[in-house]
Amino acid sequence: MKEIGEKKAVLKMADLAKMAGVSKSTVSRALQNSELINIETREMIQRLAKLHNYRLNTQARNFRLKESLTIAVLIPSAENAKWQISDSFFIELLGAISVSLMERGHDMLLSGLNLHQEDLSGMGPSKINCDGIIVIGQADIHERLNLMAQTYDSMVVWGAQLDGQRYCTVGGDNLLGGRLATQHLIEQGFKRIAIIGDHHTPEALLRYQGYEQALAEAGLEIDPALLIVTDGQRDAGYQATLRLLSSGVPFDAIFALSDAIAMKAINALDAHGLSVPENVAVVGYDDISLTRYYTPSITTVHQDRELGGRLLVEKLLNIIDGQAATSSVLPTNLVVRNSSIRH
Amino acid sequence: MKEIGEKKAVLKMADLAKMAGVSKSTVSRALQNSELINIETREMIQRLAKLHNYRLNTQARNFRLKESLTIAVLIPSAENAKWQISDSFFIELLGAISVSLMERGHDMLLSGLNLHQEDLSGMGPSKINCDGIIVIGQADIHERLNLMAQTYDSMVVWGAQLDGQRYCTVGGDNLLGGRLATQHLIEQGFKRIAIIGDHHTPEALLRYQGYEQALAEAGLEIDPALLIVTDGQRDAGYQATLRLLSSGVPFDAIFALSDAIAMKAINALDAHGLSVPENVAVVGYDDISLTRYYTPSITTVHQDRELGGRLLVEKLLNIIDGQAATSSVLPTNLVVRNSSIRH
DNA sequence: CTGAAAGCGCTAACAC
DNA sequence: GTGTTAGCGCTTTCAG
Repeated sequence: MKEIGEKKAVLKMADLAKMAGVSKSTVSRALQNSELINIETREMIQRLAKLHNYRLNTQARNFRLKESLTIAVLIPSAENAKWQISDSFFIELLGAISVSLMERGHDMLLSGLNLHQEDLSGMGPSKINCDGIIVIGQADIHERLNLMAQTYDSMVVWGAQLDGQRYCTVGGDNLLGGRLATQHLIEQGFKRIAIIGDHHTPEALLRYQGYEQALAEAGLEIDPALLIVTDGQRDAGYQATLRLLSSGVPFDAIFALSDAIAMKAINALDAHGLSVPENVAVVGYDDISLTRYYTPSITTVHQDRELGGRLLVEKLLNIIDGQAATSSVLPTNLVVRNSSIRH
Repeated sequence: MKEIGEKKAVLKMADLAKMAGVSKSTVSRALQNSELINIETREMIQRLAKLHNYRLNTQARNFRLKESLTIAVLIPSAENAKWQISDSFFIELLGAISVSLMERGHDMLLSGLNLHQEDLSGMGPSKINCDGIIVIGQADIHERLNLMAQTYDSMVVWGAQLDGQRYCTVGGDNLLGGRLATQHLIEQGFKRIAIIGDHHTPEALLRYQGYEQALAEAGLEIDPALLIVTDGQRDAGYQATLRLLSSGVPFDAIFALSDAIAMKAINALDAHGLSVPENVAVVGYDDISLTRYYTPSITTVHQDRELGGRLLVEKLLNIIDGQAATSSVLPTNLVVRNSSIRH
């Protein structure tokens, strides 16, 4: 292992100490700017270090201190796929996390740990050197996470707050989001609202329940034929929409459980000669940046990833620091754009 | 620092050795499945380790071995912005890198190191513990990278191959890509082809030069007014297109230097009542996955990120391994979709 | 204020 | 085959 910037530069603290005519400990303290060391000696050593381009071996330091200043981010990949990050929402959240982490002086390790395969029972995953982990999305591993939380607490999760949950989460108000989206469509006069997505994940399930609530409140029928479940494939949203179309079930609007699905749904409708919003209205979820620039621009439920990323990091560092942290539900609102408005 | 899965589980190799009635070295070897150790002792120890849920302290191991099995990925952020990854191409490339890295047993560290600020002269960045680094995009730091390469060789870069370059790159054939895109538009009968993007980065500059070549070959005029330079903002593509429109300069097609720009350009045109491809043809660059699902689907220059990611990782690990590695230019081709075809 | 010394948990000569 | 031993480079008591 070479530290970045090092070729065979082997300058270590002992060397520096020799050059400065002091001991290792003095150098160590001086480099930490410790008050213990005479200001002159301190500056002398610091200058010397800079001059000779000395760099602290962080690996040794971290080992000694038993800390790493790195946080691992794990993305529960769907079954077989690795890093199934086709969905920009996760990416944008990742970006926000990354920024917050940097601000707090931590690095971010994107680990290949597969949370499905890894044996979490009892002790949680191994292999990684980090101070804590952030899990993005509960996918279908809520139970495993709960198990893991029994023995490992330096963990926060992006997702829904669930009954009997033992880990700390940050996430949007998915039930509300589902209601807002559906209510909006109902207000626009749509009555046959199809819903496309995978309601097997906790977040999506809540969105679906919000949809049901809104329909029930409006006295509208909940037709199971209008629920189209996507798989984890790249073009799932497209295929699902095609299935909906070929099923012959009448519908006048689609509530897509993510913007990625919404875009592909619009595309599939287009391929069938149906235009949005003229023939079918569409509402998405997440408010990823592209929704604004899509044609038509997409009505969607906003999730604040900046805030989300910041909170995830804050809570995790607090936990690591020995403090308590409670789960947060972020404010959630609807952003109305063109895809759901009949002119 | 706690290892993932550990609470206060302090089981270390010495403990295991005591329990097994052997020495630390035997345990160490057994856990590495070394042939040196009697198969029975070996299995006994392995069973014991599993039973007591022992996990190797990787930090100590890595420290001892002077390796980290992690590769840092650095993304030269534009000037002030951090992790300015609005562009999905980089994300998709990141995904490909991540997968290759995992397959090779390495983790991926997304570092907050700012390559602009970091003093690369002489020694390169410090602070990170990794076996090597992958830089995604040369942005405007070619010179710094070159400097850095003098003293640090465990580095590969996604980008263009440049004169006098001392580091190893993997990237598409940007000159060809620019030509292909432009030639295609010319073949479709367009003559006033605007070009939108930031040609201050090496890759984009080559694409621009390809554009010039194609125009020259076709005997078409190169009008500077048709070159609209974007800044690093999120909506740069949108704003740039607006500027083009309000400039009054006549144009019948746009060559966008990235798909992200292309999408926003289409959106801006749309906002002005111009539709694509009927009124204006658009060609993008990168072939990000969404181009296929955009409305209209976008003609674009394909860059193979799977292959790119794989090669980056392969070359870097080779270099770390002491072998030589040469730069690669990936095959580059045009994917024709609807945004550039008049029906 | 500064130094000497111990030791983090592991691996790998080198012995036996 | 297995054990002994010596560190990796750093931080930090504990003594001066």
